Amino acid sequence: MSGPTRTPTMADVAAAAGVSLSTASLAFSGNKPVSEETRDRVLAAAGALGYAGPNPLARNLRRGRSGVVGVAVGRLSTAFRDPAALPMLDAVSEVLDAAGLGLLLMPHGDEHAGLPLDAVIYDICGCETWGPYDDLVARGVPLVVVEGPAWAGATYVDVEHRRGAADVARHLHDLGHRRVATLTLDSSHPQREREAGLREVFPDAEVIGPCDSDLVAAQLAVGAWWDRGGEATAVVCQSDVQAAGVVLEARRRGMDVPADLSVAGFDGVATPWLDVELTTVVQPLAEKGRATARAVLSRIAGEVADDVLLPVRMRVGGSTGPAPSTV
Amino acid sequence: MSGPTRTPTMADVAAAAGVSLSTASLAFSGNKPVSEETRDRVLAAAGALGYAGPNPLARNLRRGRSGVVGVAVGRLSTAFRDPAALPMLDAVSEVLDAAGLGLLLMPHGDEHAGLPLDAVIYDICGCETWGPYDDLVARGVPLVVVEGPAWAGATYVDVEHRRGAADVARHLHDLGHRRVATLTLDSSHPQREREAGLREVFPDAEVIGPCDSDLVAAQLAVGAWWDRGGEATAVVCQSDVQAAGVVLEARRRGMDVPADLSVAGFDGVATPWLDVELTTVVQPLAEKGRATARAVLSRIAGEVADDVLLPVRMRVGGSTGPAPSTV
DNA sequence: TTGTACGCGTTATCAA
DNA sequence: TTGATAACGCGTACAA
Repeated sequence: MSGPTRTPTMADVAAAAGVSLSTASLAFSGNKPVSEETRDRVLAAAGALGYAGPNPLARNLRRGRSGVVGVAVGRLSTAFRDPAALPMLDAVSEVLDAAGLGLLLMPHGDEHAGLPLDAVIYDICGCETWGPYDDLVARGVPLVVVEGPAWAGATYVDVEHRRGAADVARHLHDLGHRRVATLTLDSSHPQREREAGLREVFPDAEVIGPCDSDLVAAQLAVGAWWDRGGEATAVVCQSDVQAAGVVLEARRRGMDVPADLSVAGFDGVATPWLDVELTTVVQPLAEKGRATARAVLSRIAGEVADDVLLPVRMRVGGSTGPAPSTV
Repeated sequence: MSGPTRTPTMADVAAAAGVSLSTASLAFSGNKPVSEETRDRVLAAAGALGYAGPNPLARNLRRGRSGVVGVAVGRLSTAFRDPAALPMLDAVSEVLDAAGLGLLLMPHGDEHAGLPLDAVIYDICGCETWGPYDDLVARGVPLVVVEGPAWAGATYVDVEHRRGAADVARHLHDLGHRRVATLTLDSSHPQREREAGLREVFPDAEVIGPCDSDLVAAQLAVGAWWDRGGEATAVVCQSDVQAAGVVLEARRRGMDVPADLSVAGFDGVATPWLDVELTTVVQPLAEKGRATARAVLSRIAGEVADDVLLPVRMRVGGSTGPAPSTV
């Protein structure tokens, strides 16, 4: 019948409906009133031609927006393995979706140059330098940094790491602990803040060593430390996953938690496979996500967005108890 | 000094460099030869003006591509909680990144209309209907379905669910089990296939009930079943997470695994917090991701992509053993 | 090797 | 309420 049919454009629809291009556009966008009858004609023509609506690429060029927000995470498999990351990103996504924005993953290592992003969320603790940064600045793409390094021009969303860590430290001190060791993360803003909080109470706390927020990694790290003679009545961890690893390894070595060893975590995520509730610092993860998304929306709208500092709350569980009489 | 400076365009750069627009374009893209000296002049002018390179929005309109691939997952917090999802998406992302494509999350419920996507990956088992489907078809956006419903025009990536389930069933039968129950997922393609595999060997296997791939959900489901008198010498689960829940709940009730109860999982993911290695069906998760990404690239290139069926391998662990003499 | 001119498919401004 | 026309910023035949 017909020739090699190109995919129809709005101009085709307008022609078929016997209206002008601009009228057709208004019929679809509703940005200005169009008579009922005209709109029906346009939509009917669209249906007949199999027109699927305005081409997003062209619309984006006109609007100067892509509708996409990038989120820089580390390697996906490690970023999302952290149970604290999920409620946060979930909340980000929910707020952005409601605003019609999509969330694009930017795994570390790939520069993602050439993708039009309306804004970028940087949510990788532990990396103080980041390839795409200069390019984003040059392009004027708003940047929202979560618990990250202090970069010029970015909006910050942070958590009271230091206070949370200090609360835990005081809790342990109140329980009589004097010899406290800590499992750390790689150097990063949260790690530095938390260590500072810990040292407000235990200036000489021993560092067991850095390890990923990973159960097995924590087991290995604390196990190796004990093997080389490490001693403490309490171990302060930087995540609940780490803390779970320490609990399991302590038990494997015949220690009782919390009788022989107190263990504290961070985050306040669920560890249903552990039969003891961890003493931890509960972060408002969903609110962190919402605050981040709100900052993104403000920045995209061209407003100035205030930095955010979110409160934490210590939750005392069964993984900490009075210090044993002898070490 | 200068007025309200717009962000510079390539035309500004060309003018500043004293060359034509097309020459400037070539200097940036390198699609046709440009004399060394001219290119230097162009790049110098770009630097002087603070030009950050061709506008991706305009480039996309020209090319008819957005460089973005959508991936439909369920709610993020549940989709990524499944440890089997991560290695898969990680591999997808790796291959797509290498091709210069970004990955956009499409949580369920949001239609993401108006976002220009070059292709979409559908990776939600359990949903047989999906809002955006019609729109994607109308737009001619390639669709790659992972373990999902059979939709017209889509490319499929699937796993030998049925064979894996049958292998586990035969393994249990060989161990003498005759009374086998199964914890299921919500009705979905994988669930139906696996149940069929199970019933090849145990036609009368009792269904404990559907539950999410979640540790606590599995504990509750199997616990309730036992409470109402359920009996079996082996429980076949649809994920390792479910299986871990069954193991923990069995122990909580004083049963020994595998002496009193054999438990089998699916996926082949790590469960380091469990002190027994699960008998399970190992999926090639990374390969599933790569195959999916390859299918996406083929479809974007306009080629026909063959459907893919990935092999599985049963791994016998310590969670299954000979059936106890009496039930 | 460089320049000219047009088109990609919309939305927005302005007049009618 | 509708229509003509100009951007949006860039690629790319085609000509020089």
